[in-house]
Amino acid sequence: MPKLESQSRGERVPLSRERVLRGAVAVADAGGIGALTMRSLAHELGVRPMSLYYYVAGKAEILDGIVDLVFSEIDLPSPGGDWKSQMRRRAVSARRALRRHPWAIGLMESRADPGPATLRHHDATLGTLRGAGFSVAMTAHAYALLDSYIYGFALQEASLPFNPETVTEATEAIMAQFADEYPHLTEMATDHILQPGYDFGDEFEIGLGVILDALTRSIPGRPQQTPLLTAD
Amino acid sequence: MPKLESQSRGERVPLSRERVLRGAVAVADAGGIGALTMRSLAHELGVRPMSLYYYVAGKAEILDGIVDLVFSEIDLPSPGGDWKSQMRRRAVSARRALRRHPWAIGLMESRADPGPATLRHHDATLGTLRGAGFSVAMTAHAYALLDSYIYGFALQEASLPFNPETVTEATEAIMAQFADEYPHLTEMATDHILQPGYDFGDEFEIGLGVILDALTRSIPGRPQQTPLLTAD
DNA sequence: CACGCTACAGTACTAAGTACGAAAGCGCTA
DNA sequence: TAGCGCTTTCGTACTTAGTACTGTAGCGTG
Repeated sequence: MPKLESQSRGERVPLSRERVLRGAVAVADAGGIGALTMRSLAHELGVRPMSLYYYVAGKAEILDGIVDLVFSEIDLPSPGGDWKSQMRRRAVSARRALRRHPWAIGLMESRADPGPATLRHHDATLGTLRGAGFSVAMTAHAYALLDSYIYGFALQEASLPFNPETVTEATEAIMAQFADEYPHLTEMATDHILQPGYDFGDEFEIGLGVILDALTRSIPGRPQQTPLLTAD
Repeated sequence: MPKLESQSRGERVPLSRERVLRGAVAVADAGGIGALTMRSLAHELGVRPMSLYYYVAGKAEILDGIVDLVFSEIDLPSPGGDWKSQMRRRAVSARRALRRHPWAIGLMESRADPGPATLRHHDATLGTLRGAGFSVAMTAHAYALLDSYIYGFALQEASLPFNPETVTEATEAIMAQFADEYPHLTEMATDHILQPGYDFGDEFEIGLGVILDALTRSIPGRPQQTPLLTAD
């Protein structure tokens, strides 16, 4: 049980909402969201379970809080710069945050009320797109598209059993059995995914580039090729 | 408590793995994944909790099973047809399934082992893309991009508090307070999202169109504009 | 020195997953 | 018909988790 001992020695840091939430993130990172219980969190912080309730109303508030903490780790785009590189930076940063904290992805579905970091993040992103000349409607389209891609990619990455090393041997044997039933899955696995240099994570920037380039076509004032998105 | 009484009258349908899983989907659809407990499921099926364990090893197996059930509701693309319309149909169908069963989105992250419907689905999709002339690498790129978009969109749709009606009044008041702190969020809300005809769900086909068009550019044999994806 | 506020903790209740083993139903044969 | 054994269902009880309610230690202030 190599649980992280957050505090070093004698002088006990007093509890705080901050420490509770950061502790919760640490526990979830270490053992998944299932390992985050009021008891395990209390133990992590060196206190008894009921002490947590002085700082948070209940577990639900902790879940809301740590989702917002994850959002706070994402680089905010700045409205000044080139929108494309700003969006790329934001996307890469968001995906990294969600890879560090995969449990956050599933939480976002169930948690309804956004925290301040979440709101700030959305506001900065919208502001960057609007500032770049996207109409309100186009901004909505672009944002929905980008965030769908980011979250969806993170979701897939989290569910994929592909630790580049772990799986290679295990999967190969299993795949052999299904070769005739799932020929294309088998082809993809043996000819591509199980190849030496393959890393699913590399797909992220590829797809992101496709999306950003496609969005470029729809921005006003840039007479590109056929506009894929007609402002409605 | 208008719980569905699955069986009508006297003759009791015997339990089965099938009935257990379908009952689990019904409970989760009705009350969210949190409402799905071995006890609530047993009640739904008119049996005692421990009876379920004759058909499934535990709750984890139920969760795996219902995720696979959701996959089975998605239209399989057929390798014969036009890849673009096949992919569109699959995507629309998948998003519908995930909107019917929003709890499934978060589950996919934690459930590692895919069921037969899931595998069949992936195989058919890969087959359709390969059959349309995509290289193995391009197929991987396209699939990652499409599925990321689909799952991510479903995830956002599930977490959005936007029931077109419910929110309008409630949000407007709250938004007013944050107007200066989150100006762009406010603009988006008041000028777009809260407008009469707005439905976030409509964004799906827009983004899907962008992605499919962008992918078109990268298919061999179609000398389109600048290839956004270079086969690697 | 007592009052009272802040911070933390103990006890205990409820809900949920499920191990273990018993019992009920049922078809079959002797 | 009685008995056997397999299939299916269930009762009891143990464990873990969230948390309501209450208690108490520490400490600053009048």
